Amino acid sequence: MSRGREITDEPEVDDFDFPRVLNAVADPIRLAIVTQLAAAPTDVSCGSFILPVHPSTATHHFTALRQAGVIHQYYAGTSRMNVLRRDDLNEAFPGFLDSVISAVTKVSTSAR
Amino acid sequence: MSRGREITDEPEVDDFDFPRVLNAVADPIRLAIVTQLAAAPTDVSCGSFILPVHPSTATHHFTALRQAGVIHQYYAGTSRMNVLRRDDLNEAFPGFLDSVISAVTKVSTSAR
DNA sequence: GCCTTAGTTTGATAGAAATCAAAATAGACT
DNA sequence: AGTCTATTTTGATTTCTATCAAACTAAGGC
Repeated sequence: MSRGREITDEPEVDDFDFPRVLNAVADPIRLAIVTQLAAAPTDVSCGSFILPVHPSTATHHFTALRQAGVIHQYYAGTSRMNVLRRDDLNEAFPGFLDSVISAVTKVSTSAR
Repeated sequence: MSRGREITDEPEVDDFDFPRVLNAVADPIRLAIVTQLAAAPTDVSCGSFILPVHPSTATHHFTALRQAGVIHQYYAGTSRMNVLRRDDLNEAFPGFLDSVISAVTKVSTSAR
């Protein structure tokens, strides 16, 4: 019966909750996930992220991002792949994601 | 000597830290402060905000926003006035504040 | 000078969130 | 079938954060 590999807790665009999205992105680990995802040319597996936390902790952060609607996840074999929901976020909160990404990116770029 | 009424912990634009700003704005009470401040035609005293928390709790939230660089505060008699640092935020993180304000405002506007 | 108003400071408390470790699950490979 | 790899689940712990209450500070007005 239950295969347990379906992911069904991703909200639809109409149900996006801005405070929740804000909260999801505000955590440094999760912000790193978003940033690395935004910079990647392809979908990224959970294990491919460079994160300073235990895998089980990372899972919680991925869950927070997914349930807020920031990322989409799907299985590919034993790996769980991650995709930024750029279009959906832009539709719900125009300009927000872009400003966040550019704000984070700027730091490492302008050596000041 | 010490008058104790000077506010000296407001960061300069160059010292703005994006994760910190994000974190400051991510709290629902603080987001309400930012929203109400953005909508107000003039500077607003701490006591004029409509917040569901004790004044001493509000003080902590104002402090978090101020130290992150989101608001500027100054004394006017017994009142402490608040100002959104729109220009500074826009200089440091272009588009961020605007997208946040419009994202929050949209909710109450479009009755769906 | 005293009382009022506005807000802050200082504790103390409670609830939420992040963290890790260990065990469990599931597909891929041999 | 058995093993390896990738990730999740569960449980325990700890660290943060928000919160309120009470006492304190300072300016304004009488």
